[in-house]
Amino acid sequence: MNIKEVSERLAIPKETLRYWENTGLIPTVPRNSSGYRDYTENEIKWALFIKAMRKAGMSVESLIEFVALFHTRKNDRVAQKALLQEQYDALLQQRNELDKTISYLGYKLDNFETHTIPFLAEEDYYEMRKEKMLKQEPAEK
Amino acid sequence: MNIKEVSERLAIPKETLRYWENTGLIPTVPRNSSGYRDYTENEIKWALFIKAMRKAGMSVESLIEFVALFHTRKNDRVAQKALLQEQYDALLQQRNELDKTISYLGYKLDNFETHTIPFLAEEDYYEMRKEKMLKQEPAEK
DNA sequence: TTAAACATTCAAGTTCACTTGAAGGCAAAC
DNA sequence: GTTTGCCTTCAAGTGAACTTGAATGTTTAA
Repeated sequence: MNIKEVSERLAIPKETLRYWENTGLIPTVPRNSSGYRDYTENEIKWALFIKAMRKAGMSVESLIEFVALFHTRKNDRVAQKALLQEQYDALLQQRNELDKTISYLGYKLDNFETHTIPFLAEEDYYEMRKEKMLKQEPAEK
Repeated sequence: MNIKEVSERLAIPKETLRYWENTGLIPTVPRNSSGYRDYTENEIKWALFIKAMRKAGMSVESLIEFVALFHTRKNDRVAQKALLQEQYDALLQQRNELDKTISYLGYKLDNFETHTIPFLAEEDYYEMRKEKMLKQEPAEK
């Protein structure tokens, strides 16, 4: 599959696909007789994965590290799974942070009428946390 | 309170506090007789709020807009609340996206042993979505 | 009273993650 | 057979969000 098709199917700019390949986020894509990229399922899968992780806020740098390590562990499925688990845990951590902010804003919203300007007090933040005490749901898989 | 204390209490670099003030993320901080910043509760609250929203992924640009609009609505609590609600909804939307990726990776992790390399297939993504069909929880406040 | 440790502004520099431009080769269409 | 549109590499440019540097002023401690 050439770069245009891949770009359209995955909704990733061609330029970004090339950039990701150059920086090691995606394995080197095989070229056809005229030197054009000819994507296989493998590279497409990686592109999809990278897209998802980037959208979730993972930095390019840490993804490069992950991909490199993952490839050096080609014959160690256990190690690979551990690496994947690490990424997963990082996402859960991020959701925890996000949930805290959501609760914070939700609290301010619920009590908006009864509050005086200015609407955001440091005390409110602690007050909110006392009330809902970080209902740390273990984040279903 | 001077900039050093605020910086330490909120864990925000002094330079960033000045930058946020210059770009309109934080109201202009009053100065003492020698021109030094003397923070009041108001600016500290805003800094806390901005910190939380930045951490949640809100862009500086959209926060500048929000802050400006919020201030022009000083006497319209209803409009202010609506603005706040907008920010809240954006956070919920972000959590939805994050949850999708978490489910995606969680699925890959659960089925890791039974999968052949490479581990991420486009089909898997759809398969996963069929299975758990976007359990669109309305995100409790 | 002078050095250290703060503060100020404003401009310039840095980092990240792309994005664009230049120069050129290949391929299908007229 | 040449124009049109796609592809290639590599270097340079961009935008966002800070971060650092330079020049200068003020407060505190020795």
